[in-house]
Amino acid sequence: MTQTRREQQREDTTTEIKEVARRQMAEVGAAALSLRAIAREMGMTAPALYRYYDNRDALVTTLIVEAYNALADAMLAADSRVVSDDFNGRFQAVAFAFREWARQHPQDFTLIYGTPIPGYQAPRDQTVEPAGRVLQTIGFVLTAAWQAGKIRIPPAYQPLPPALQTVINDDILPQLPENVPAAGVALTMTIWARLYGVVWGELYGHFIPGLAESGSLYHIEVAAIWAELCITEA
Amino acid sequence: MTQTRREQQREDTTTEIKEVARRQMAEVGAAALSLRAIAREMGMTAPALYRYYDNRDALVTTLIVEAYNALADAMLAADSRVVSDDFNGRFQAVAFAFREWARQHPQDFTLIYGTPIPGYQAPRDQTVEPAGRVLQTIGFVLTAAWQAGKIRIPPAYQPLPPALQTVINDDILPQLPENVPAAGVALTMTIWARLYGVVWGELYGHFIPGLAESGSLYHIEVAAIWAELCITEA
DNA sequence: TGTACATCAGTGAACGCGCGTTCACTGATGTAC
DNA sequence: TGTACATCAGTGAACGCGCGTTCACTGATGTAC
Repeated sequence: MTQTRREQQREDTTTEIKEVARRQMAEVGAAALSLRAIAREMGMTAPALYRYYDNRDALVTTLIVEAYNALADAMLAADSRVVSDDFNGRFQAVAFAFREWARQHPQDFTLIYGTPIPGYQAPRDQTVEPAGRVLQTIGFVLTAAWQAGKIRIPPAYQPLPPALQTVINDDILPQLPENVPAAGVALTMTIWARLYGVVWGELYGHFIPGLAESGSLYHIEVAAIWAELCITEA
Repeated sequence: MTQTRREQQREDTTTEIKEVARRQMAEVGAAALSLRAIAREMGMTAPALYRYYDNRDALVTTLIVEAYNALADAMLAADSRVVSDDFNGRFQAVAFAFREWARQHPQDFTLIYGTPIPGYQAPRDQTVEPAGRVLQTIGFVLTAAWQAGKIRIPPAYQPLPPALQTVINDDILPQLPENVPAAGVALTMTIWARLYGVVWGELYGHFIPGLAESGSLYHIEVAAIWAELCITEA
C-alpha cells in the first residue's frame, strides 16, 4: 500500500515537528517547550501544529515514549552485538549503551529521567510500557547470567522486605518471563539507579567539573557492580 | 548589637520571600519561578522584590546555596547523633538523613539535583562550596571508618584511571584533610550517586508506583553498600 | 479524460493571560544635632 | 525633647516580550463518477 503525496508530507512534517521540538528542548528545557516557537522555526503558524497534535502535552507524550523506546533499543542493540554467553561483556555493553545514549541525547534523557514537567501528567497507559523496557533490558541480561549460574544476587536482597515482595509478585512478575526471581527485579532497579546516578552526576557536573568526558567514574562503577555480582571460582 | 525595626522587618521579608519561593517551586517547578507570582502571594508589587534581590537569578542562587547547606547540615546532625565508633550506624544515619531531607523538601532537592534551570548559570564561587559539603559529609564518615580499619576500598577503585587520579590530586585533595586517599574520593562520589539514584527514582516513580513510601529499595541499597565495604573478620 | 465534490493543511486575527525589569514617585522609619 | 534631613521599602505605570488555544477562512490535494 503506497502512500499518497499527502500522507508522505504529513509523515515528514510530523517527523520535523519532533526534531525541532527536541532541538528546542536542548536549548530551553522541556518545561519551556513552546508550540509557537516550534512553528516559528518551521516557518509555519502555531495553529497549524494542531493538525498534528491535539495540544502541547500530546506532543510531549510522544517525545517521551519515543525517547524511552530509543534508549531501550540502543541498549538491546548493544547487547545483541556481544556473544550471548559472555555475560560480563553483555552487561558492560548494555551499561555503556545507556551512558552513550544519554550523552548523545541529553535533552531526551533529561526529558524522561529529569525533573518532571510541571503541570504535565504522563498518561500511564502510554508511558509505563516503554519506561519498563529500559529496566527490562538490564534485567534480561542479569537473568540470563543468573540462570547460567554466573552471578549471584547479593545477600542484602534476601529476603526482600514483605511490602516489596508483595508489590513485585503482584504487579511485576506476571508481566515477565517465568523463572525471574523477585529479588532479581529489585536488583535490576537498584542497578539502574546506580547507572543513572553516575550518568546524571556526570551530565550535570555534580562530581568534578571536566570529569564527565573520560567517564572514569562510570567505568569504575560498572566494574564494581559486576564484581559484586560475579561468582568467582576460587 | 540590636536590630532596628527596619532591619528586623527586612530580615523577615527576606525570609518570607524565600519561603514563598520554595512553596511556588513545589507547585510550578523551579524553572517557572516567577517574581511577580511571589510578590502577588505576598501582597506586594513585583518591583518591591528588587529591594531584596538584584534579579530572579540572584534569588535562585540563594535558594540553591541554602538548600545544599540545609541538606549537609541535616546529614551532619544525623551523624553526630550516633556514637562515633559505630561506623555502620553513622553511615546509615547519614544515608537516611539524605533520603529524609529529600522527601521533606522535594522542591529543594529537585532544585539542586534535578534538571538545571534553562538560562540560569550558577555562579561557581557561591555554589561549589556548599555542594561540596554534601559529598564531604559522606566522605567524612567513610574516611573515619577507613582509618579505623573497618572498611576497605573495593578493588575496582585501585588503581584509579590516571585522568581521574590527576584531577582528584590536583583539585580535590588539597581542600580535604590529610590522609584521605584519592580512591576514597572516587568512592564517595559513586556512593553519593547510588543514594541519589534510588532517592530520585523513588521520588519520581521510576521504579514501581507506590513503592516510595516504604523506602524498601533504599534500605536494601544502603545495606548493600555497607556490605560491599565492610571488612568482616572471619 | 474531465468534472464535481470532499478532504484537510495551513493562515491570520483574536482572546486572555503571563513574564522580568525600569523608572519616577510617595511616605514611613531612623538619625544627627 | 524637638526639628531637619537622609535613608529606603514599596507603588503604579510602562516597555516589550512571550504563551496556548479557538475560530472562520482559503486553497491545494485527492477521489468518485
